[in-house]
Parts: sequence; structure tokens; C-alpha cells
Amino acid sequence: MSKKEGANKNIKSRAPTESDVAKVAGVSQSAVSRAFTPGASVAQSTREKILHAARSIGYQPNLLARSLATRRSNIIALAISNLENPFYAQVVKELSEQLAETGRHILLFTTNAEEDENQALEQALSYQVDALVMAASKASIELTMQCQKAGVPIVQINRETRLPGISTVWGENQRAGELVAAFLHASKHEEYAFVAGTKDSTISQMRQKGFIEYLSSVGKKDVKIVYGDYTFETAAIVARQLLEVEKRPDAIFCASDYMAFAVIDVATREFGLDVPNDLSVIGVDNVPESAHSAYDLTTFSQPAGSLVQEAIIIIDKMIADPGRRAIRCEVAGDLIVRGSAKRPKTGFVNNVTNKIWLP
Amino acid sequence: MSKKEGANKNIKSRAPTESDVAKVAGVSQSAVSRAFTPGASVAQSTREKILHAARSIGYQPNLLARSLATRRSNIIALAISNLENPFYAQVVKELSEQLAETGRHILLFTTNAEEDENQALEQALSYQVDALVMAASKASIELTMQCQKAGVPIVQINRETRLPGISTVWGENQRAGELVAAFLHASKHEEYAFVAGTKDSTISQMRQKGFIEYLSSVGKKDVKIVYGDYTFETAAIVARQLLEVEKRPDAIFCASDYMAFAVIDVATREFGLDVPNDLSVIGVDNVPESAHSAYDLTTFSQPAGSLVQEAIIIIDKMIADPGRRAIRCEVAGDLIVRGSAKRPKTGFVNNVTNKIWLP
DNA sequence: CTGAAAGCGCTTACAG
DNA sequence: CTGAAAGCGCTTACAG
Repeated sequence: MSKKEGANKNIKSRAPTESDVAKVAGVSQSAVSRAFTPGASVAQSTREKILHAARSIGYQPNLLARSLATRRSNIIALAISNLENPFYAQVVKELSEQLAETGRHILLFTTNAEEDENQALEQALSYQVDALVMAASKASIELTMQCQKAGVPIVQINRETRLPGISTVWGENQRAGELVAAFLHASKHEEYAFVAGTKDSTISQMRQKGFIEYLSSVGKKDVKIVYGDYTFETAAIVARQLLEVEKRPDAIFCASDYMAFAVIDVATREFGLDVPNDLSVIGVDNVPESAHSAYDLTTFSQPAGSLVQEAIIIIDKMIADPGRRAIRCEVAGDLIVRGSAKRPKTGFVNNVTNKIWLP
Repeated sequence: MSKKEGANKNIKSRAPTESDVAKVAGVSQSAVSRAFTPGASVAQSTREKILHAARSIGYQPNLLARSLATRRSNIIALAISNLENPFYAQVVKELSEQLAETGRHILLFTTNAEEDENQALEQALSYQVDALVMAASKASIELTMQCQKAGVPIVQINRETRLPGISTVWGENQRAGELVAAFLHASKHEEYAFVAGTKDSTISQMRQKGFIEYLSSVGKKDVKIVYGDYTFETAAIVARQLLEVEKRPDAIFCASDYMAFAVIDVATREFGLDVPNDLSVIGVDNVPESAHSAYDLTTFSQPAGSLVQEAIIIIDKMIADPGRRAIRCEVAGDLIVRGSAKRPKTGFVNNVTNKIWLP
């Protein structure tokens, strides 16, 4: 047994480090570091020598150590709840893929209660993440202040909250409500209802605002509002409440596709209603499932890929210029016409992939 | 401006460190470290003094630095594809929540092509993750060898591949195929088909094996096999191929619920078939959507929560004893009876939450 | 119980 | 272009 091996007390062999590579290549440890730093000042020949040595012993840079030294981890924290809603699954996927293009990755925090929300974010900060994106997830104001103090940009996806220092991207929520109302009114519905998300959801509030304001302007002032809490189960419960009364609605607008699925389920299976002849149902999001013929849902689209793309642009701007003020950005959507709601006679436009409606 | 502030060249203030806390509390930096280490040797009074000082300046430990020093990051890499399949969304959620109970978190790698698969895993290793879990995701053998050399445990979820050193947990795949076959045969079907996943998916192969072997044993030797590639779109395409022929199947078993949804969509909307009277469809997974009445899918369950739980147990064992051999573990499921397949006259059992079938 | 010191594996001015 | 050295913010033997 050589002296070197004898010194190694652990059974499990250490992963090779820059020093190991340096020894093999016959250069200094700093030279090795430079060989792995794009744009660093190294002779072409020594770089090659080093890379060869590195390969021969299976060296991989330790990204944790690099992060500590550079103060940049290339890790982005994602705080998310509602992963069962396909819209948020899409957000995760898009964010992960788009970040990967620049070598960054997601550290995931799934949250339910607000307490573990806060705890999660504290942990995220401790991991020295480069930024924090929050989707369907709300942190306390204190904590977001803490992020700002730590110089970690925060961007919210799909919220319209106006908090100091917090960037956010969202869809056309109020316009969604207005367009849906116009569409349903143009196709001659009588009784309207809105299945909201949670009470404190700003995007749900904006959709509701657009919806009832438009309807009010055309004389429909008694829109029933119920809260589906963005879950399938609660949406099903409130759908029952909506449909079991004498004068049931013939048009239901839901604050998310996912809740719209629950409404359609209850209406067709439990109440024997025909969608759209007895009841029109419209959602928001345009998740992939909406196009599945089991639901064939008319919906206002909110493209997850675009929201994520804007979020990343914001993150990059904030990182490049930490003094910068929060950025707020709205992403456009369309009313995608499918089979779950009666259609007006006029106003269709053919999009590249979908039939969309404009008044 | 004080001397100290003058020395701070950056606009953005550094996050406070142990040294900062030490200065405020009037102790050494190592004392601060101990105060934050459970079970370390510190006087109760000094610990309190330190924690108070820490709070006063908003100190949070730098987990990256801690990871570097302890060689334990409390980060688990998750390589996953198919996030659009709700089963895998559930795996993400469950893994994230169950790991959070012990203060660990997921570093997420979403993968499509096998190349970025490998690249992802290399990166994961570079981040010094404590373990790697792979779901619906396949790495090259070389890379998995590299993980082993680096002493990083790997566990695969939902694969039956037998690779040296790789732990894996899976459902009762062959039994699923057998039970489904028995169920369909007992309810008097004539023409059988199997919608497989990808050609190289071991779990799909095992399900197929159980299915055709049972059917063969009762004289049904001509089961049609098509490949849905685990995607909704491909499953829809092969469903069309299956149904457009003269002698179409009246019983289709799908290697995943997600593909079963596509089959039901195509059968009902495009071919006007009644499920289950014209066609029985059965899946595997029992994702939440299966219970939604739009599909009301009969399916063999594969509980994501249990699979994840076993995976974590394995990880912990491997970390505790790195010399240990790979662990392989099968998780039991049930045939959950719902409305998408004709039922046999006999053999029902009432589970706590579901109606299950046993021959 | 406590502090000084070495070390985790990198990066990055600074000299040469 | 290259190396020696200090530093990133922690942990952990080692003395006292």
C-alpha cells in the first residue's frame, strides 16, 4: 500500500479536486481553475493538458464550492403549491427547461400552509439562490422584505399583488372576465355564475371584476359568486350548490380550467345536464387537458411558457442591475373557442392553432 | 459615514455571517457555529446570547458553505420527464413534501432527450447532491457508474431495470397485467389489445407480459400490441389505428392512465363508441384524474406516495451505509373498479376508499 | 464550555 | 501566461 493510499482513512474515495488534477497535469491549482473558467487567461496548450488530465481522473468541478466563491449559485428557488393543477405542472416544466438553457436549475419548494411557505423561503435564501420565483404561493411581507435586503430578486407568476420590490407577471385577467362575459352574453345566456378561486387571490378578483362589470353593463346584475378555492374537490362542492337550486345558472365562468373540469363533471354526471346545451362552462388557463375531448373546454388562455419566459427576463434584468425597481408585466391571452359553451353567431377568428373569439 | 461603512464598497450589503454575529455577541465565530449546531457543546446562556444577536442582525446560516464543510448538502436531485403525466406530477409533489420533513429539498432536472439526461446528471453530481432519484428517466450506464464511484446513491422510481448498484422501487407490474386480464376475461370480452409505453420501458414490458400470459392461458392468443410512448398524442394515434379496423378490440389495457384517457377520448368522440358497453378501457396508476367522472377509469393502482416513501427509505439506508448493495422494492397495488370497463359478476371487495377486485 | 486554526473546493486580484 | 495567497462562510478536531 502506497503512502498516499494509507493516508486515505475513508473507504469511500473522495471525488477528485482541482489539486488532484494539478498534480497530474504538473501545474498549479489556480491554473486548473482557469482552464475551467471560460475566458480566463490560460495558454491553449496548458488548457489542453489540464483538460486531458481532468478527464483521465474523472474530475468534475464542485459547483457548491464555486458558488461559495463566486456568490452565484445558478440555482433558482421555485415556491409552488397546487402541483395537481396541470397549469402549475406546466409552469414547473417550462421554468426548468428554460432555465436549463443557461445552465441554471430549480430548487423546489412545494408549499401548502402559509407557515411552511415562510419557512421554505427562508431556507431558499439560506441556499443562496440567485432568485426566487413564486407561483400560486404567497409569502409574508416580512419575508419578501428579507429577500430584498439579501438582494435576491423575487418574481411572482400569476398574481397581480402590488408589493414594493416584488416583480410579477400575470395574464390578462380583467380582459379575460370581460371577453368571457361578452361571449356568453352574445350567445344569449340568462343566469350567470362565477366560480372564484380563493378569496384572497388577486387574479381571481380581477377576472371576477371584468366578468361582473361587463355583465352589469348589459343589465345582468345578479351574478352568483362561489369560491372553489382552486381545488377540484371544493369546485365540485360549490358546483353542486350552484346547480341544485331552482333557478340554476346556464353559464358558469370558472377562475381556472381545473375547477371548470370539476364543474363539468358534476353537471354532466350528477345532474344529467348537457354541456353546452343546458349549461355553458368556460375556464381560464388553456391547460393541455382543455383540448382533450373529454372536456373540450372553451377557455381564456394564459400561456405558461410565455409567463415563464417573461419571468426569466425579469430575473436576468434584476440580477444585472440590483438597484432596479420591480418590473411588472402582463402577458396576452385569447378566448379559445371549443365545445363547452354555446357560441355566438359572429366574431370568430382562426388563429394558427385555435379558433379564437373577438367581439 | 463611519469607517466600517466606508470600507463597504458594494451598494448591496452583504448578508451577515457568523463572524458578524460573533462580533455583536462578543464571542468567537466558532461559538456561533456551535450555537446553530444541534447537540453541540455550548452553554445555554451563551447560546441564548448568540441567538439573540443573530436575530437582531437578521443572520441566516449559509447552507452552501455548510454543505461544503460537512460534505452533505441536504439536496436530492430529481431527474424526471413526462411532467405532463399527472402521475409524475404527483411523484414530484410527494417527494418534495416527504423530503421537506427532514429538511431536504429537490434540485430538479427535467429531461427529454437522453443526451441532456446525461448532462443533467453530471450537473447534479457537481452540485454534490446527497442522492439522485430518477423517475421516467434513463441515464447511460457510464453515468450511473460515475454516481456510484462518487458515492451518490441512485434510486429509480417506476422501473424494473436491473443495473448493478442502482436501487429501484416499482409497482406490481406483472400482477397488474394478470389481474386486468383476469378481470376483462371474467367479464367476457372477445378482442384484446394492449397500449404499451415506450419499447424500452421495463414496466410496460412486465405489464404486457402479465396481460398476454394470462390471456394466452385462457385461449386468447392474439392480443394486439401498439406503442403509445406514454404520451397523450401518440396514444390517441394508436387508439385510432386500433379502432378503425374491422374487427376492433372490445377491451383495451393501457400501460398508464394518462394514455387510457387518450384512448377513451378517441373512442367516444371520434368513433362514437360507448365506454364501457362497446369498449372497456383499463389503465395503470390510479392518478387523481381517474376518479373524475369524465373518465371514471378502472385502473390498477400504483400509489405515488408509497413509491416515494420507499425511495426515501432506500436513500437513507444507502447514505447511512455506503457500502451497502442496491435495494430493490416492490410496492403493492389494487385493481380499482370504476366505470370504464364492464364488470364481472363476482369478485368485488370493498376497500376503505375504493371498490377493488380480486378473482 | 470556549477559542484559534485548519480545512471543505473553489475564484480572483496580485506579482512576476 | 502562471503561481502563491487570500478569501467565500461554514465545521470540527484540538488545546486549554
